[in-house]
Amino acid sequence: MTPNPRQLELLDQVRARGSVSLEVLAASFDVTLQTVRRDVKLLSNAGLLARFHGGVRVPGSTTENIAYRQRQLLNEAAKQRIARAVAKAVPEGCSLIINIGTTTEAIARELLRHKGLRVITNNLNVAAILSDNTGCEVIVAGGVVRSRDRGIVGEATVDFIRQFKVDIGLIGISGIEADGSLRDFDYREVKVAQTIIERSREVWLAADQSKFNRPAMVEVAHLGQLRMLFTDAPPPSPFPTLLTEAGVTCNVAG
Amino acid sequence: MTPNPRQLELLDQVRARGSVSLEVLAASFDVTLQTVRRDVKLLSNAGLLARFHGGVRVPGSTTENIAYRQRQLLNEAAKQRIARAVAKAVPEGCSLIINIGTTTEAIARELLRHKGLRVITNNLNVAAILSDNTGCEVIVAGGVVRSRDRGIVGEATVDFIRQFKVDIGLIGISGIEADGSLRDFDYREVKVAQTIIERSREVWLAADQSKFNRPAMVEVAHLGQLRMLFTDAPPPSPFPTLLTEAGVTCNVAG
DNA sequence: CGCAAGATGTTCGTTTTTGTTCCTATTTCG
DNA sequence: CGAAATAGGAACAAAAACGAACATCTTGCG
Repeated sequence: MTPNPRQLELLDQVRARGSVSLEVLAASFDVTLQTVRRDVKLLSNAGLLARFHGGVRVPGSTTENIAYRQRQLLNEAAKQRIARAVAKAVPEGCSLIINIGTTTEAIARELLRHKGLRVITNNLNVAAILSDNTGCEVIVAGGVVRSRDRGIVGEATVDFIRQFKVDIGLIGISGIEADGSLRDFDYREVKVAQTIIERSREVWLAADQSKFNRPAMVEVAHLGQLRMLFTDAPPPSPFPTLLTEAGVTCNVAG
Repeated sequence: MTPNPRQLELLDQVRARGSVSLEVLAASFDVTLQTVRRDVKLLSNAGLLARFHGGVRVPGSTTENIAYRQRQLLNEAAKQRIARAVAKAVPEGCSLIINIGTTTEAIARELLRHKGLRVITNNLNVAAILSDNTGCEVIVAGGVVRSRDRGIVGEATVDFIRQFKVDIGLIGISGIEADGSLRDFDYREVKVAQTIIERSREVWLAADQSKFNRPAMVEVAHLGQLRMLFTDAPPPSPFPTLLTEAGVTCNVAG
């Protein structure tokens, strides 16, 4: 099929808005509904759009989203094993800073039974999860909420965290490179992570195996600044050597 | 099955809140209960939702929170009506402070389609809800999280909010007494509410009818400090007179 | 110019969705 | 347990959307 310019524009509009009614499309191109129907029929037959009564939307959305959620769940098994190991190592009654990341959220869930914790976090999800633990004082850092993952970032967040000094800093990370550098994507998040490291008496990193050798833009810290590393499979070379040299205890959950 | 956008949105709402009453869903889409029932039947047959008498919830996860959530559902229809009226009155692109309360959470949900808002809040739930609106900058106040309702309170919170000055302060309240005083239970929350009022060019109160003549310990403010009052039924005597004297516009949603 | 092909507009009967009404089922209290 | 209140569902009517058939317009070409 060879779509005409109007049909291409139609595709754009649908993709931009997720879903559009035929009426709106007809008005927007100043053609009749029947014409839009014909376009839409072509495009949906070609699998480029999905129809519903009254309009069209981008194809897939229902079943795909579910698949995505389930895929997320699959990987969660490893995260949960790591989280369990971390939670087991966290003593009752200590103070923590927990930063952004799905692994740290899993850790929060595992900490629900701990008593007497004081937790500072820049992760809205972690705060929400741990607020259900009445034996736990949760302090959320102020700042701008990032919609992607409900992390709180920015200058105000850094300032807020600087007020504290805690026993353990629990951080997640986007990638660990072979030179031992810990890296992340978002500059503002990195600033926060560095502040957390600075304000923690010891730093623990939670990272599943996919993080090793995964490149990321901004350097957060170096393996040497860690006290412990929690992961779900033995790290590939050259990490075992690096970890030993840096004096990092590696805890493989499995 | 080919779900239409309303059904997809319905799924989102249920997933966002865990469970929702059919009444609320009907109001939120402005369709009849029968239509919602038909949608819900489809979605639950497809295994995407689970039904219970009066509403729906996400499939799978059982027990626990349900009792609590269902209790929350009771008054929710009125709250949603109020929330809609408030959202309608909030212009796009303005700045807001939103404080603690289930009514303010309902308002946040109704603001999901607004564009260009800047919202500061000391309510973790409001922050989480509005963080889904990519056209909205959400700033969460730092401080101690209260487990009861995920509100953020305390001295740090007050200091944080004091940095800002916004167009509209949206507050909820525990009780309005016959002398025109707005009252609440938690002293620390009152401090925050007062700061919000102080840092807002105008203050709107959202309060369902049960709040009139309901006593509460700590005085937050006085009717005279309000610009608008949103409620779900005409206030009982002597409030109409008080409101007129104070120059407060009363918006009865229904 | 005349004509054919393709695209678009019009009309109208059919299908789908939604609202309404009324009755049945479930829950809640006394 | 039984009655009142609330929720659910079937049946029908109204409204909205669909698509086929045909009319009209545009465009390209001999």
